[in-house]
Amino acid sequence: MTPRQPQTRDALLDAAQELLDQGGQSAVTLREVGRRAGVSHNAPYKHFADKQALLAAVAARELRRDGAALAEALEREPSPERALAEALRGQVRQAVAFPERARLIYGRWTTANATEELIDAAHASSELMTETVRTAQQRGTLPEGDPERLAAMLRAASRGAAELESAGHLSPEGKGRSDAAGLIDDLLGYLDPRPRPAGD
Amino acid sequence: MTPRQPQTRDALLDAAQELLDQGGQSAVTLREVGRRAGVSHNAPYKHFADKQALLAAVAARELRRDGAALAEALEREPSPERALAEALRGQVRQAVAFPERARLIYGRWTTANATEELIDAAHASSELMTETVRTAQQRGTLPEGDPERLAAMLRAASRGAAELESAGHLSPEGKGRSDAAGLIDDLLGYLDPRPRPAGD
DNA sequence: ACCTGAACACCGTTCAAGT
DNA sequence: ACCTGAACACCGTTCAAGT
Repeated sequence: MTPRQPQTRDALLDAAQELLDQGGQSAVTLREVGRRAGVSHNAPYKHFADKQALLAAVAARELRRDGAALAEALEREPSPERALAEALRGQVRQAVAFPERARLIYGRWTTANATEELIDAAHASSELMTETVRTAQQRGTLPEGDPERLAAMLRAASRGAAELESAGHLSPEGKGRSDAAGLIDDLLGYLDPRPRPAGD
Repeated sequence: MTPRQPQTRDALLDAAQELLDQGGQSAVTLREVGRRAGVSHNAPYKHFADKQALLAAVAARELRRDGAALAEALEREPSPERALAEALRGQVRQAVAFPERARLIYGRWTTANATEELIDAAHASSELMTETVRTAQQRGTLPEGDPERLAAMLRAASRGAAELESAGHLSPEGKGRSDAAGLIDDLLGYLDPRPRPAGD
């Protein structure tokens, strides 16, 4: 596990992510992963305990990406509520663009695939989000209440909206034309006690 | 397909649902389904086009169950907002109790498994929900805005919350002790312009 | 109209063996 | 320390055949 020369390991990860994006978890076969990385169907076992561990590594990569996006938004945007909105919108956009990666991140982690790097990445991302919510509450742009719960609610809504859209359950034809990012904007609008500024 | 003697068909559906609940979609093997229904590993193909179609039939059953639950809540509860809260709470509870059924319902429907019965069940359930939201808006217990979008947002939040909880991503230990049903209660509380009645 | 049994091309995983 | 090839027990699906 975790060999010193990470060339093969990275190639395996890239191949796995590509297959995941194209056809979901069932399309990630260790045989095809090996084939694309230019090794035998069996080489992945020298870098990952099993298929679950390989997928967990892909998930951890993606989670760190999400966390970094929020951190970046916080530096770029002057107000925490705008940074939060920006980050949530970005998360939803990313989840709709790569739905299988999102399912991996938010799916069940068995003891088998809950590696330390995955748990750490999830914890860091969740902490930063809660902290941002707390700051926005202090500024009066989010309603009062436990910031951890409010952050969890926002994560749940974002995750659900992205999943509904990418599964095609958001009726794009009706007059209530809705996309996932729009639903999150609606939600933030309902939550902000102040009138929303026009134009975005 | 859809034979006149539904004994085997029902037995196959029951077996598939049981396997789904126990181990997810990958645990639903046609061979084991046949074994439990007392037929050959091949008999399912006389009742369903393929594995996807079998799972779609399980999903349709569950969707009709959800729709019926909302209809029942509407008859039992005097106010639409209470019926809505009741139905959402029930949906979340059901989704947490049987997470794999929920994933089936809200997952992607390929052209292969999007049978008419599945689409109809989804449409009916969604219509009833939108109608209930509209009524609550007229009574002033939900904020204004397109009822279809608001209904979609509530569905997204419920779905996301249930998924987060059943995947174990709702940190049950911290002080922000949150469960999916609680998050939905929080959300409805934020949305109701009136002060919430104490006690439930 | 429904079911069976053999067969095909795939899997994940294990193991002995190579460098 | 990393990789290969054969092998095992599974899959979904197809097909010819039975009643």
